[in-house]
Amino acid sequence: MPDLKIYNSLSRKKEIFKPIHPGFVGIYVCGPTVYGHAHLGHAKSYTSYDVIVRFLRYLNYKVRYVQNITDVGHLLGDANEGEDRILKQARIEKIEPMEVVERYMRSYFEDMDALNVLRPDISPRASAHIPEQIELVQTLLDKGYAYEVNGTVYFSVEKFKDYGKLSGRDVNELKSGVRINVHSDKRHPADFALWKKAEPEHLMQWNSPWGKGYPGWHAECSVMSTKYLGQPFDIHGGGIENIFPHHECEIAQSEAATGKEFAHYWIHNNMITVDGQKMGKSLSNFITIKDALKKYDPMAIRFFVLSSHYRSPLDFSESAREAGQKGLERFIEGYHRLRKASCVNLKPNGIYSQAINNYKQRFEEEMNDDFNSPKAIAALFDFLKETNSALDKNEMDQEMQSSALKIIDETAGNVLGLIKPGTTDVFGQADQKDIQSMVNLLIELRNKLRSEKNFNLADEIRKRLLEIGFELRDTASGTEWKKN
RNA sequence: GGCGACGUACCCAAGUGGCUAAGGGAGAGGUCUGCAAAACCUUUAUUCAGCGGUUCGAAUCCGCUCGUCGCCUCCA
Repeated sequence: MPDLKIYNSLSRKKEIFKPIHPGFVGIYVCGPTVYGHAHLGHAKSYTSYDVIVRFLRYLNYKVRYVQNITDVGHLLGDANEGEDRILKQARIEKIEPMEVVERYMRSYFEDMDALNVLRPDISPRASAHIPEQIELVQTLLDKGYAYEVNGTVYFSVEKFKDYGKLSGRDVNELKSGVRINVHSDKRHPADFALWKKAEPEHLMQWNSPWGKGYPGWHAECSVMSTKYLGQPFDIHGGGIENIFPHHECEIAQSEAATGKEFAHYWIHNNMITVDGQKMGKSLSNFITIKDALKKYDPMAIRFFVLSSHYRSPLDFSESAREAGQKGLERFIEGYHRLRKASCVNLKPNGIYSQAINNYKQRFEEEMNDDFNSPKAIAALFDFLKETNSALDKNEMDQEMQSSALKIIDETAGNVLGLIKPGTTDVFGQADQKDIQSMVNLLIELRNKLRSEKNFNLADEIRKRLLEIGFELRDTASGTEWKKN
């Protein structure tokens, strides 16, 4: 099998992946701040990393996947005067901050489960790692990379020579950046808070050597990644919009504190736009996953996301989404056809055996090339065509059938996650509403027969329905039914 | 203003130096079929925003122009 290549944001090119410990991969991905329901952007991001982790496992790596839950420290608006977003939500909902966190964390996992996104191995919470964060801040102070002003500790970007290496920014140029407000306490405008002094009314605060306060924006990721994965670790992932300042600051803190490299490979996924506009929490154009799931099949959302590359932006529009839905249905239909086919009385053809191998090889090549899911899906569809064709011509024997099923389960199922475990046949699914309309339809047809005096068939319908548990009663006001 | 990405058929979307420019959706024609559906076959970009340049050879590299978007403030 060819080598796995990953586009590394640090070097800005594809690199051959070499794990630090052969056979093992440690991956950390920036998780959500849980103060609201997850939206389609989260769906793209975490579906992408889900497939990355699934593929690493397909390659037989033993993967430890850590994704944090941010439940403290992120501020709205200006870094120094902004309000903690979780506190703000707590005030709006009139509940405890930790209730906000619980509520939306559960909501997040619920949505991810629906999208068939596997849970991370560890979901550490920022608020549960305050001592470690304090320790990091203290180390940086001791080593001279940080300074304290009135209960708040800042990281000095000028002390860390590599600051800007990920985002391609220059510390001196940042100084004159028009949108950075110079705050009087900071020695350099790009300096960022490691620890923030809390006002007495601030609901989330902890004791520290610098008084009561709470950790800065970036500390949690530095601390929790290295706590569970060591330093350096293999892969750090996150949204492209976090390259600066978040990831830049993570690198600065961690590398300054230990003198060691932080993470080998940086993976950044691109964003979802809605009708060409970025979908953001601060903009009010975002579509929550819960809303989307009311209208769309979760697997179709997943398929839609995977039909573009993780590093490409993806525009969500009704027509694009619908095309994805149709494409997924085509795949699922073909998959079930293969599963149900009875491959007997046949004239097997070796060409199809070859097609199975070709597909497996192509799938692996495409995924090895920086997790190219669109190309992997293209290979899947080509294979599907060959499968349908072989079934049409009755050229598939049971051995081919079972190996074809196995490879589809491993690739489209286990890696792309397009076959939800326990998926029932597409032709057998119905919910309560569907059953109701179906019984009503039978009643309507039966009444038509009655009006045509075709009582034999009308009675048979009533009898057969009763046998499967639906009792009909003809009343003056029409036919009623109940489920026995 | 600084940094960066992108512009490929009717729509979505791969391809980033060289075999016929993937795949999905939509459209058209056909096979099959009582009728549908599904499936299969054929078909829809001599051309990759535009203009120059490098090269034996470019959608792919370089320059400029136009357009779209992201980051520089929390954001997946």
